[in-house]
Amino acid sequence: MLTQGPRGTKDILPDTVDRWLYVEQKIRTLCRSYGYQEIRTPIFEHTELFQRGIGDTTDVVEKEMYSFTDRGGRNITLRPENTAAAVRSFLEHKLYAENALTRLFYIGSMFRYDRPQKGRYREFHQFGVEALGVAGPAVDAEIIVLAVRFLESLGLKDLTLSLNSVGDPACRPIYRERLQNFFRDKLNGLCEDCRSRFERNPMRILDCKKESCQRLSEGAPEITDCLCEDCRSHFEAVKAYLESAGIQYSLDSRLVRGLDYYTKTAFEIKYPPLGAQSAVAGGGRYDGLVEEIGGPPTPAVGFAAGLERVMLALETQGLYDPPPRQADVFVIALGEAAKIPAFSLLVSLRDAGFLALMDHSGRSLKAQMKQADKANARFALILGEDEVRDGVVTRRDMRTSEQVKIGRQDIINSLLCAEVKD
RNA sequence: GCGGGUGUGGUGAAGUGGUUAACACACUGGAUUGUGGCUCCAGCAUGCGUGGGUUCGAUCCCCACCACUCGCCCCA
Repeated sequence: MLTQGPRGTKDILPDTVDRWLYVEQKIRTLCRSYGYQEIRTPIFEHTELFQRGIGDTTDVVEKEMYSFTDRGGRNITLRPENTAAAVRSFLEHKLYAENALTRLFYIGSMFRYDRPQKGRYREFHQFGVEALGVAGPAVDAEIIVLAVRFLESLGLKDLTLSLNSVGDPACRPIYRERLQNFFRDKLNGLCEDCRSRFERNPMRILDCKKESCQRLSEGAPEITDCLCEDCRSHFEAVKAYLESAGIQYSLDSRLVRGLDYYTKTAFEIKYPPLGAQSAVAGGGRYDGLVEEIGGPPTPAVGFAAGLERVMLALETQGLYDPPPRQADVFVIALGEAAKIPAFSLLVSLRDAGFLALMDHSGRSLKAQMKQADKANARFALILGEDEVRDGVVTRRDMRTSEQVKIGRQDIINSLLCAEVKD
């Protein structure tokens, strides 16, 4: 128990960190060119924020949150997603006062109590983007292009972008009612889940995987046929913008977002080779959320990408090979008398910016040479009794096996001349 | 939350109700004095996810738990 991390958590070990850094680097440079600025919000928030923001009846809020009461009696929840928190921060610090359009992005851990499986962990990482303050369809398109470019920039191919509009408070209730009317006399044929969805969120019946439900939902009214004029023209414009950017998409009138705050545009990007957890990024417009949380009416769009899934995709596609570990120099000390001079040499090498290693375990020369070899060192610097006595260091070129003795003062210069460093 | 599969050393794995749990890689040491990468030799699980039970005896049979995994669900 003590030597095992909690279920659904994952250590990112040194040999994998490179890949994370690589992806994070891509994110930061991409966001920079789109004018999105990084924001870092707390890992926990008041539980009420998520209840209000995400929606009381969503699975996330109902059964997946890590919630607890702190010592001061506050209801606290580890963030299950970051949109609500970003909006909270946006409001708390009145960022809306600075620009008409606020562009934010974040990278961080999220927490959901869910059954772990490939690509789904209890602590997972998301990269997300939020654009707050502008209602126009160009912002939707900007966000979608950013999401697509992010995945493309990593070399992922065969991504699918699904697009839909889920309406707004003007037209969604009407659609909802039409859907309920459609399903009302079919209720008995629906699965148990769908029967409860009928009341709570009938749109979810449409993407039920059960064949019987699928068959019953044939011929159901489509949301895109029921959009109000505002939503319809918005949707058309988003499509036009995407086409102008050369972004391929497919319309999916059954695409429903799980969180209550979505309005109008909804989209999802899948990477099919991942199997069951193939949704890599998803998002959409959430014009009602800011007000819901207590701010001024503020339209907004955003998306989030699951980084573990991105990592899986990179891994299975062999898209990122970490650079091999390569030391510049490996310092070898032989005998007691050499230890101190060798250590001080090591320090000055590092101070000079070399990647310098040393085996501190006091093993045989042969063993230390093996270490140097394994570390891919360009040079081995050997300090034994003779060298200490003569004030020199033996410099061995690990590629050519050439050896020269060099005065201790001249070592760094000799290495600089040899252009060891990158 | 529901259903299926799996669990042997650092890794990949063979194996059997009964004496010393294969093999490979990795790791450590050595092959004459202070020199790597090849080769050769040796060492390396008192232990077969954890805890119970059955049995004269269990890594191998049963139960529970834990973890991983594949689906469902949910989502990123």
